[in-house]
Amino acid sequence: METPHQLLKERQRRERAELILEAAEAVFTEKGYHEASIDEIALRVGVAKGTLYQHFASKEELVFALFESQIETIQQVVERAAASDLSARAKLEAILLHIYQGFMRKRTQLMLTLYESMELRREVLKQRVRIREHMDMLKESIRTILEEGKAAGEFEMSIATGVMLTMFFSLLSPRGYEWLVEHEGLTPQELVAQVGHTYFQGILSRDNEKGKF
Amino acid sequence: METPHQLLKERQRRERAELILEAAEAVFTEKGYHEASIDEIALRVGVAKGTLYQHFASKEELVFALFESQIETIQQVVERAAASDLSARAKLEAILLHIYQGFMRKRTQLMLTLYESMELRREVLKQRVRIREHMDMLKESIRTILEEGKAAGEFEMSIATGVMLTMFFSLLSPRGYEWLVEHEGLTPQELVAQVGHTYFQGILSRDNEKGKF
Amino acid sequence: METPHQLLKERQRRERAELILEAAEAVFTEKGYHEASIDEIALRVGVAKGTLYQHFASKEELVFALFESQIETIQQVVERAAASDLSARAKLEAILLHIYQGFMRKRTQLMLTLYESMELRREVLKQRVRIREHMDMLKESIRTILEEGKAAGEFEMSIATGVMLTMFFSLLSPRGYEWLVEHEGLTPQELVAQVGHTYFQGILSRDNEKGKF
Amino acid sequence: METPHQLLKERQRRERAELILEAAEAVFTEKGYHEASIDEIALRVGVAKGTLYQHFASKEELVFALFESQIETIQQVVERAAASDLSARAKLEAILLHIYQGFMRKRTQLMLTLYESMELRREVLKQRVRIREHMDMLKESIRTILEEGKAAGEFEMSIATGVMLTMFFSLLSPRGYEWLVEHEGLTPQELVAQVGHTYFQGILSRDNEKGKF
DNA sequence: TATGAATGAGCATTCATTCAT
DNA sequence: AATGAATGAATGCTCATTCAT
Repeated sequence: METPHQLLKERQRRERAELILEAAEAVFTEKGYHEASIDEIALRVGVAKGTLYQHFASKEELVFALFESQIETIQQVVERAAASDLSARAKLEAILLHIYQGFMRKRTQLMLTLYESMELRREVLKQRVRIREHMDMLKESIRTILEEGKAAGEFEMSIATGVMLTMFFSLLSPRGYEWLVEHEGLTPQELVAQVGHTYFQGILSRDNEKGKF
Repeated sequence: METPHQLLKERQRRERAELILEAAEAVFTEKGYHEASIDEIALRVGVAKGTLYQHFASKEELVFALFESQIETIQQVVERAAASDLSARAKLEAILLHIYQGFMRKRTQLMLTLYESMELRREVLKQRVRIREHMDMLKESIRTILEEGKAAGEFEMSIATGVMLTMFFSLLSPRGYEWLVEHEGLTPQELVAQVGHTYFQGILSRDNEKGKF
Repeated sequence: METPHQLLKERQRRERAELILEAAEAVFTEKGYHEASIDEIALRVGVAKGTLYQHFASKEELVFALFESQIETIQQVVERAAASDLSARAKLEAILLHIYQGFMRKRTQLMLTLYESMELRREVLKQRVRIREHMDMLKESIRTILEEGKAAGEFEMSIATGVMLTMFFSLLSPRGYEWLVEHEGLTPQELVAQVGHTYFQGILSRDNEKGKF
Repeated sequence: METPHQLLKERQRRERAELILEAAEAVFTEKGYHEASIDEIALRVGVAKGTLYQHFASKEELVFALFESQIETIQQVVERAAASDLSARAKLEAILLHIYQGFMRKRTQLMLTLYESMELRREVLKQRVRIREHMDMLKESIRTILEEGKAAGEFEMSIATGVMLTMFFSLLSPRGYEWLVEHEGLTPQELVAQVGHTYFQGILSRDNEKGKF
């Protein structure tokens, strides 16, 4: 019946969920998964615990939602890069640059922390189909870029794509890079230049070795 | 007087402690820091909780002991490599190879997980002087290898040693490599060859670029 | 808005807290601080342990609450006596009478027991400002009565007020008096009369009153 | 057979027990009953826990032994006073003086603390026949002094001996007196003089001595 | 007889989740 | 829908006591 009213309700609902996620992200960032408490998250949003539970069925669910939104963001970045007509290397560098910049650096760091904490790992995550699908798609997108690079003679054929992929993901983890940016005064751009140099001068095929870098 | 008797006692004590550490390692590996319970560790060793507490004053202490032993092992590997007369690159590859092999891979993975969990990170770890010292020494050993490599014209001067160091540590974290070994059937040797290639073809100075690989 | 509803909630909350305090008082009386268990207190109130902790943050806090309520009660008695226009002696006797009567006797006994147990004594109590203030005020009120008594020529100047005060407090502790009431069939009134006589005039018979002391 | 050898053994045994009691007393004094640990007591004596348990069957037993020895000491003081040909008042003052002096003050304080702590109270103590007998004898000795004082016209007949007795015991508890000695610089002698005056003659000034009571 | 490692019941406290209002 | 009081399972840790050596 009251479609407009229902729409309003629905929008409010989503906004509420969004607020909760933001607070959750903040608290998880500050405290980590186990030290974070539902009480504090609810307190920060300014709603009662019960309300929070009407949006997210459990503490874990909160993390999953955070994961999903984060992965979606990264995926957009990756897809935009993949769709561009840059070289494979330039695509990957564009992705790196995005991840290393301020806001994303924090969020990526958080995801890693959460991933390590929770029983998320192993069993749990496997059963979250949506998240697995997202992650698989992400992996595939990058794998595709890498293989296109190989096909184009840009990357070294003798290195397994799996190795390239894994190493690229390890570059995405801003674990130590965080520290480099803060303590050695490197800008994200310089960081990407140097990290990228290390990664790409390595995987470039020999034909490209004396290349433009 | 009773030295032989005391020695026996002391040895038994150490063996017991070792058993506890092994069980703790297993449980922490399976469950992570927070989900692991002292009860289960004790159960698995086959001793009462009180006994466990006579060897390790707290759950945290258990982790510290695990850390220390692990770091000491790695440090030995690193020092042996550093003391050899190999090239800087060969030294680092030797280290990588050690870490990627079976047992160490598991343990290294565990350390990372524990490190992420626990309030270990921030304050706590800072006060564990022994562990900090070990970690600092470890870092310095590798930094030295890297700088010797630079001085010898082996590595690219224009990449900050800090970046090289951070990237090398990220190579040590067998996060995804685990998966490569298990699912893509790579041997550790192949893995090191390919990962190493990626890392070193990057940091090799241009003079060495067409090198022997 | 919903003030009446909130008020109801608030009243229920206080009633619950009151019930918990009563149960705690009973259990502490029967078992003493250390032997009393939170489990038993909760069981007796008929609530879950968690509920109890929502009202009192710790076992100690329970004791503090008990202390405070008891001290407040005594303080009211003391202030009422101090404000009267009775003689100093009559004021003190009025206080004694209150303390020796049934309910207060039990409670005072409990407070002493709790005070002796717990690390309450040393450091802990010092930091409970509210309780210290109450205790100091109590002491001052009685000291004032004693000094007014001295000034009015009612009490012996040559006895330090501190000694008088300490002895008066030792009279308040119904340690042995409990027993006298129960086993020798003295009424509180008779007890106060005799204790008061001892305190105020000494146990010397009147014939000896001007005696050799 | 080896009587001299057995005697030696026996003497050593007693000395050992004495050392343990001394350590126990020290630890209980510092920490109170519950905070004191058998481990620490054994550590201080320099024997193993097992040895300690060969002398005293339990922590409680340790307290009972301490109690007994303390009561015996007091009883000797009381009996010596009772046997003297002093006036009843002088006998009681002699007892007070003993208790208030240094060493005894500490020990008496300890006994009170232990008495309050333990489940000693109520049931437990009732079943320790030896201790009860000692305490009853002690009580009787003082009761006898008080009644002799009454019979000799020294003390007021109208005050129940039970009240006198209880008040006298409350004087023995050096609870607050401790504080007076330490913070108001009273010597034990002055303290006894003033407390005794209060007990024996009341705090009424001499002008009021024949007063309205 | 002395030892001290092992024991394990006991306990305070936390916190995600539920549900009556 | 929102609330937040109630819940209670879970867990790290202590310490008096025992007992094999």
